[in-house]
Amino acid sequence: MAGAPQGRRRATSTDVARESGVSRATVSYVLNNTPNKHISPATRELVIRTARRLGHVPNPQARALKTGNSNIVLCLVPALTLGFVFDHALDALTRELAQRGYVLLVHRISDKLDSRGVQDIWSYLTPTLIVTIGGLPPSETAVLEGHSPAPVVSDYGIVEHSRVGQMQADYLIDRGHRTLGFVMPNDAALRAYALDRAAGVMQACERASLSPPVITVVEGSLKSYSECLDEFEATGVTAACGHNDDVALMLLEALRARRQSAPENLAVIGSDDIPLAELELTTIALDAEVCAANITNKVLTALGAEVDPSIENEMLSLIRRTSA
Amino acid sequence: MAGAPQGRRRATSTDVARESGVSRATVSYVLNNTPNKHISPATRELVIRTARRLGHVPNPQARALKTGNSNIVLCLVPALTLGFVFDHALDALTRELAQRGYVLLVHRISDKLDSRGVQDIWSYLTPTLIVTIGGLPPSETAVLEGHSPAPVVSDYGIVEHSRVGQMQADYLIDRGHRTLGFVMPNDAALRAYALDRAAGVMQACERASLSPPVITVVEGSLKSYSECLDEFEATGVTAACGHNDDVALMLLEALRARRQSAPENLAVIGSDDIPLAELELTTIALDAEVCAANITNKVLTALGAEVDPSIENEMLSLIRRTSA
DNA sequence: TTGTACGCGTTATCAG
DNA sequence: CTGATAACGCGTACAA
Repeated sequence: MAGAPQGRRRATSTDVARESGVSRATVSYVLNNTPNKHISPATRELVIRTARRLGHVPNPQARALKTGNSNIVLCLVPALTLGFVFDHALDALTRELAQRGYVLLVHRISDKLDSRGVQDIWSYLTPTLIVTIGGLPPSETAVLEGHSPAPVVSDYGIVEHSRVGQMQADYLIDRGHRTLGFVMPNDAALRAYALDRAAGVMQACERASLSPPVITVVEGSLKSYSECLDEFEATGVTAACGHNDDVALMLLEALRARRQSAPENLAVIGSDDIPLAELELTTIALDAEVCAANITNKVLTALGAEVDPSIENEMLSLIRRTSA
Repeated sequence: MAGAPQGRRRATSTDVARESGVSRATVSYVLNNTPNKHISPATRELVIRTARRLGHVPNPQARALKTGNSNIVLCLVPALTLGFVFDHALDALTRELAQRGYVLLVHRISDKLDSRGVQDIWSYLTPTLIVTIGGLPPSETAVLEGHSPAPVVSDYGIVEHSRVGQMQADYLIDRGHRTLGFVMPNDAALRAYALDRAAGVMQACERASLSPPVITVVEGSLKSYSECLDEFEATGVTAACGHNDDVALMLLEALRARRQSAPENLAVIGSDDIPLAELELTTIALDAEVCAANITNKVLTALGAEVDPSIENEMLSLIRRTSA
């Protein structure tokens, strides 16, 4: 039963000053440990005690107004749920930033007309840094690049999505397949990545002098996947790359539904190595730790913070199971 | 190639005033359409044009400092990924709030020691309202209830988790099962819900005069699920409730791995009705729309906004498929 | 250690 | 009726 504790008035630095019998300046110096300002241990102690007693927390907007820095890192995403790899990365980012005095706030931004778009954010918030994850709609990105009041960092390039597609395709080609398919989910939040991965598959096919892959878009329903299988059958596709493991698993389910199986009727390969993939899905594992470290480093660097340079940079690896 | 547009100086209302040859007050009156302040159409037009020309966006912290309202709704979550039902709810919330002049910001809060806890937020942000989703760690909740500077709304009670458990169990009992199991993931972010659902299963068993369910905690690996199956076998469990569909599906995989199947060797029921469940998993569907509408209404009410009263309140339904 | 100006937008009061 | 002056909210930092 979460009660409804109404907004109690916050104790201001003026309150602390009055209660301690000192000036506001002194309070500020003490609480910020301002260097070159020698305050007597006695008053220092007194101020700290009263501040604690009153539960004083400096008003963030007053501070930001004066210093010009909100210590807020705003993360813009196309969907709140981007899969466990990014989830992990955002966790790490939240922690690392907290250790350095920043707070990570996530805001969902969409193409929908009823959301007023990126620029609107600036009338609510003045972030120190903006980081975009998952790729924004092109229109929003343009606005961001042109008019952002804060530096912008994106996850673009951290995961080489096209190489994911290449690895998937290379493996399948290596196993003797000559006509590949690529299945991408009809999800706006994943479109940017999906296109990169599809491009990777295409390149691999080209390099192997094969005809381009059959690319299909599926909805979340089994029916949609079944139609996808129909198309693959009609076009002679013998091996399919799923944009991610979820897609690949649904494909396996659809196969099973028509009493077929992988890899006999269709070889299937996914990407991400989610837990459900463990049993049979061949996939390209994405090392969540490494991915997280890379994003974190990029953000910290942009903030001018010290960074741990020992980053592993290989985060992709093939995991062979039975589905392909 | 997201460039790194460095923070350009924002045009202030003073800039607009100077450029227009009027006072800051006038600028404010015009831009806010302040009632009872009659400004000549000429200057009004002039001010608006210069503001637009300079790209003026009022400094949010200055405004918040003065008005005491940031128009920020802060959503505290135990994990960024809470499943597609909550994801949908947060989407809806983001939209509805945007329409009413608020912005929804999500912040992850954890039990980990290296995050400094909820109270820390208040030194970065002064939200108008705080909404907690997914259940916070008890320690954090206590702090929140005791010292929150803003009203707090939680999703507690929106989804009757214990009833989910009850519905799962009732169905299985109705199908003749006498010894039930409950499988919960070892995920801090889901613990609160999982315990509620387990309690529901327990109650159902009690009402049917059955012995209490065997409750197991699993990790993400197939091995862990396999151990869970061992325990069920040892204790005579014939039907298992998964905390959610992911868990239930992993259980099905684990069964399959030992060449067994549901419901013959073990009846399995899940909850949420995610896409992958469509093929065979019997489950308790959670209506995402209804769930979203309920949360949204609760938040809007707390903000004193008008609310659409026509809310469906039944959001749970049994979906029978082959696994149980 | 303290007085005080400043950052920026809002708003009550006041003059033309 | 139109618009300006000035104080305020709160923390920071320079001059004294």
